[in-house]
Amino acid sequence: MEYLSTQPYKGVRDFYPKEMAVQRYIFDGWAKTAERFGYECFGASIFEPSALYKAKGQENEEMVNEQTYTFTDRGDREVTLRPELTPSVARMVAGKRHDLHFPIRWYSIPNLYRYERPQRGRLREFWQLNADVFGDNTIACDIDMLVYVANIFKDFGATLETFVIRVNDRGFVNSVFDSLNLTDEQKRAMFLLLDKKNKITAEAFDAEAAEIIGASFILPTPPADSRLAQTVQALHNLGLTNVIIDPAIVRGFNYYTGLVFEIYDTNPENSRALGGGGRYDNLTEMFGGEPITGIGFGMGDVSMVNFLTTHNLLPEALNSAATLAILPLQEATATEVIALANTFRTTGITTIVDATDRKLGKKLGNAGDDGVKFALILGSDEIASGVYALKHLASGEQTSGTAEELIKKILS
RNA sequence: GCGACUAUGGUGUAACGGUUAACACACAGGUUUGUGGUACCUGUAAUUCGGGUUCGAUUCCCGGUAGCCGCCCCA
Repeated sequence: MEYLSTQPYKGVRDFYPKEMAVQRYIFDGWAKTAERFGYECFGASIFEPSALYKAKGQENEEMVNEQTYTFTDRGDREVTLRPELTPSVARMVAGKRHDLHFPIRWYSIPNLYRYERPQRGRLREFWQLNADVFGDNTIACDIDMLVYVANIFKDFGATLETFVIRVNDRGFVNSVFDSLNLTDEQKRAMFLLLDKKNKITAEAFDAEAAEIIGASFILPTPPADSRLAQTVQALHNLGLTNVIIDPAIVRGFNYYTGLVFEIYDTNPENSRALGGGGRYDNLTEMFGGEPITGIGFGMGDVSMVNFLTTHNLLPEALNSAATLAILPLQEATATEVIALANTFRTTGITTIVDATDRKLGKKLGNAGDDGVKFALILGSDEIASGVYALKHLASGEQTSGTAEELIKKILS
């Protein structure tokens, strides 16, 4: 017969315990910082009606058709595996708008699906930290969001030299375009051009800009009393000197209307943005009702792993190995073995049993290699006397005592 | 969707248009059936798939697939 491949599906990852430990470390870190800043955890299904993503015009429709996993279910419903969380959040907030006390702060760590060509920092299934504040459009809220973002990195041990937060104000850029009397078409082209400004030469930028607006283009610096300048000043006052204004940050042409920002690794090896977000006027527009303002942010797990690895910020001892391995000899009955294991487990000590008939030496070796701290060899002598030998696998030192004495030793 | 590069045991590598595809690590077993991570022995296990050229292809050519990188896009 023809055997199946052990490869995972294109663009997705298997998480063996070793990788899972890394992922959990990152998710735990994300959750801790979010909750310290007052964000509440929420969740939603990966299934959404395709209409949720197509709602806003032609471009979105094309995006859904070309870059999402979309199918028709048995009830003839068109379903899309969520490519982002924001529409789901907006749906949830709009659905409970009269039950919620604004401003609300929510976070989630969803898995998202995009039908794209995999490359560094981008896969077909990935996880993303999402954090939003709804119903608060103050400058303090903007500043707090960026302080929060910076603290996510600081909490992983990153210094301000390792990452930079580039900020801009789409409202400001829009007002500049308005003062030039640009058409919507020209604005869109200019936003696209700004978005790739950092990737092309200044000459190429000038040439393309001139082609779009029919005149040379100079983007003015936001005045000192502008909201953006004040935001950056406040962040500098708060010690976040790695926040800089960058006219090229526009986040595509989407729902953002005010502050927009992206986080970048200062190491050029990771050129893709680590995350980004911005302020929107009315995310719940498509659901009707009063506008709800807010600010949101997202960052992916793939680029986060790259960042932490590049800057050597992943703890070495990230393993989920048990603390104690009980290695019974053949004369020990299953009941005796498991009863003893449970004695240790009830005190919170992670305990495994290796009752296979492989050689004792192998079992000790494997336990040590796997990072298990202690081994207890269980034979008839021990069962009869109630006194056990406990081996510390890293040092090879062996002590003996009753279960109670050994529990104390392990826990100390 | 477009382009570059790559594809040999589980992993990392080697080799050749021609006999049985080599080595290391890992894994399993043994030397040692109650004490490991050293040593020695043994074992499992590979040329991505399809087509072409050829007496003969793992090697050369074309295509698929996959990986990786870049472009597009990145909601």
